[in-house]
Amino acid sequence: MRADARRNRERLLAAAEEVFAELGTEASTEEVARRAGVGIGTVFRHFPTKEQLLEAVLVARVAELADRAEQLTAAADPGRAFFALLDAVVAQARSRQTLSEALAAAGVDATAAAAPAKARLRAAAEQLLRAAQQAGAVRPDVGGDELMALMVGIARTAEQTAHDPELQARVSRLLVDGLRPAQRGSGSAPASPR
Amino acid sequence: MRADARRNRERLLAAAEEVFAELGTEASTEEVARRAGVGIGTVFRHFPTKEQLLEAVLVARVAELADRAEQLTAAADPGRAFFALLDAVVAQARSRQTLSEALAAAGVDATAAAAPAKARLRAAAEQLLRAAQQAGAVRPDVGGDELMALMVGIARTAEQTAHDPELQARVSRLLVDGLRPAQRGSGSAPASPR
Amino acid sequence: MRADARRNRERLLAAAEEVFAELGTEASTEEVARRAGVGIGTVFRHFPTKEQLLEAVLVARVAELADRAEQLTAAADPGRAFFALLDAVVAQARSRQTLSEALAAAGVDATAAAAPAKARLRAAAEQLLRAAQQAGAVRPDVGGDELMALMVGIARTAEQTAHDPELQARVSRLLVDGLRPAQRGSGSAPASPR
Amino acid sequence: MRADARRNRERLLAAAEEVFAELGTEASTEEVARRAGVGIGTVFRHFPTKEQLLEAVLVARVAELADRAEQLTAAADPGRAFFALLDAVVAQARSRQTLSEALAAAGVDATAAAAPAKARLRAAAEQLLRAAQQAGAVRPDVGGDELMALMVGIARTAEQTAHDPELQARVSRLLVDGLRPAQRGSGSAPASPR
DNA sequence: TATGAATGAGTCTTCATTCAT
DNA sequence: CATGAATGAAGACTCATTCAT
Repeated sequence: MRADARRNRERLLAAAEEVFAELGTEASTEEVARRAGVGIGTVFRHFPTKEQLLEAVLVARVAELADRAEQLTAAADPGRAFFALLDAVVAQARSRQTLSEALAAAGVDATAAAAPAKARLRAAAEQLLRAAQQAGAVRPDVGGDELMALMVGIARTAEQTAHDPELQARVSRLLVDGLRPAQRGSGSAPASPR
Repeated sequence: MRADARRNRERLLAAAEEVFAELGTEASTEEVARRAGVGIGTVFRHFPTKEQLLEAVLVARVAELADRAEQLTAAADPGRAFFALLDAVVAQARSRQTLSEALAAAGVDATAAAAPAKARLRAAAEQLLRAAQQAGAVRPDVGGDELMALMVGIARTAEQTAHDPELQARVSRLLVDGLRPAQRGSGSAPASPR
Repeated sequence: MRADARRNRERLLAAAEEVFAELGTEASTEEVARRAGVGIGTVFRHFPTKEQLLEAVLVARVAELADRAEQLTAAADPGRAFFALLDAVVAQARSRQTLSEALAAAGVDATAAAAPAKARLRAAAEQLLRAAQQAGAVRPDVGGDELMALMVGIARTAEQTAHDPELQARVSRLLVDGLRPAQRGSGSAPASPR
Repeated sequence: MRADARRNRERLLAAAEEVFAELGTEASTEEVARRAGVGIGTVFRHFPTKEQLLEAVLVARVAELADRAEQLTAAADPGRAFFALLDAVVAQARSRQTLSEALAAAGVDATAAAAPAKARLRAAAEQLLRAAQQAGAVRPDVGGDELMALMVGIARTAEQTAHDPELQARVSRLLVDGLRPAQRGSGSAPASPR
């Protein structure tokens, strides 16, 4: 029976993510139940409050990103690794509109539920940041707080431009370029060698 | 009585802005009425739909920014003028959380009502951008589309960090620095001389 | 100034009739004002209550019919005159959907305002009825009460079939035929020589 | 739980019929809920729209009449059977003021929901009509369209005179007498031997 | 444990009526 | 007298949450 329950939980989470991404946070709980193929009662058994359901979705988002960050921690090129994390942020935002809300929750809100995932993400991200800075790939005057806030900004902006991938890429590059050291050689060429 | 009506309209707009900033877009029309000190019927006389009320608020926001941009158009130093516009975006976002929604509406939505204000903002912003680029203060590979999207991103991020002005300033600088030309002399110093 | 006021009253009455016929009794007073080209306040100055406005419209309807009935009183052929009144009922119902409500009000309700018009209509109609009965054109076992109720029924039914004039004519004839004497000669032909 | 739901649906339908008959079609949904002893939400769960609730009531009315008509189809005396149907119309109208609106809906509107009941009523009524005509009890120059329209007229008129059963009976007889053949024997006696 | 019917507070919106100009 | 802005009660409808089955 536990297996059944767990499967329902997964289905609900997936459905909720889909629904909230599609219809926004104001979508009804009933719609989530329908999409998950369960009764309304089941939703409330698993997530006693709509808020808790939303929270669970957002936590899942952040956790994915934390996974990715921890994974990148083992990469060879620190600069590449760091910017790959930012790419992941953009990529997630592209597909799911709930990401920025998730990140916002992780960065600002002190929701108990989000805390662990947030902590993991922050730890790994800071590690990537420091390594990249030591390698000279990122400005030295950037700290963890800025990084977290920046990730939110990047995600929000990426969502905003989700309709035009070309534009999205250009804008994301601009935002990210602010992190690079002022000076990367010579020329007057723009600063995105990637 | 026209005077009375106009005053009420102003009051309503102000109250609506305040309420939506404070409680989000989902705040009730009744709350707006209460805050404005008028009956519910008065709100609907002036703005026949909640959507139209919201629209009016957002348009006002964008219009303010457009005013500022047009004003900056006459400034002496093109680089300074351009970045001053971005400062204005941050400043607005600091005080009112509805700005980014307003900008999003202006940049993406094709709301008829927002169109004129949006057009003004874009025209002035592009003029500032081009001048700044010619003066070598901004990367040449940035266009109007990116600029509009970026303004949304800056506003969103600024809102996110509204609780910590220090952090907000640092993050905003990072975002903005992505717009500067890669190269401004020598040193390895970070790129925000301001 | 009195002339002005009277003209406004006429315009309002005309507009109200039009509006109520078109949109039903639930149409808003504001719509009536708009159609009459006056302010809302003016409507309420002339008719302190929506109910009174409606009443006035209905009374006007009944009064017209009473006029017609009184006029027919002077006709040569009593049978013809009587059935001409019923024709007038159908004709009115054809053009204005408010008639049956008006007649209903006149027949059943004891609205003070409707009383005089109702009384006139009834007096004239009964006179026509008695004359027609004496001429052998109408069943003798029909009284004023039945006649008034029947007029309502005819009007209601006529409204119901307003979309199909052909059908309306046939049904009206059926209803009216019930009033003719059972037997007027021989044949098995139906009883509508008209 | 299905049992519970069904019982509530019945209660709602009954309450709605009562309420609409008493207070008219403009009665509030809330009143229906109160009368049925359920919460407002329950009304809207069963009938997602006020219109649908009304429709359901009207359909039920027409269906009852259709039942009666079909039942009469098996009667021995065709004339008696036919006029018994008209009696049923009057009887229903006596107790419930919503009947005529129901019949109107069935006769004129093309509401999808009412269609089946309407079709049944019309089929049975026409069968009764034809049989009565063949038996010489009803004028031959009457068709289904007139019959349906006439039923509406009868119902409307019956409602109008609901306050005075005596008068109602007399008026109904008049209306119905229009359907009898012109010639039913001899005398100058009025034509309602029943 | 899953289900979905029931609940009712809360939302937007309409409209008759009042009243300051 | 006319105007039309203001008012607020009332109505249809939604939705998170509870609970009987």
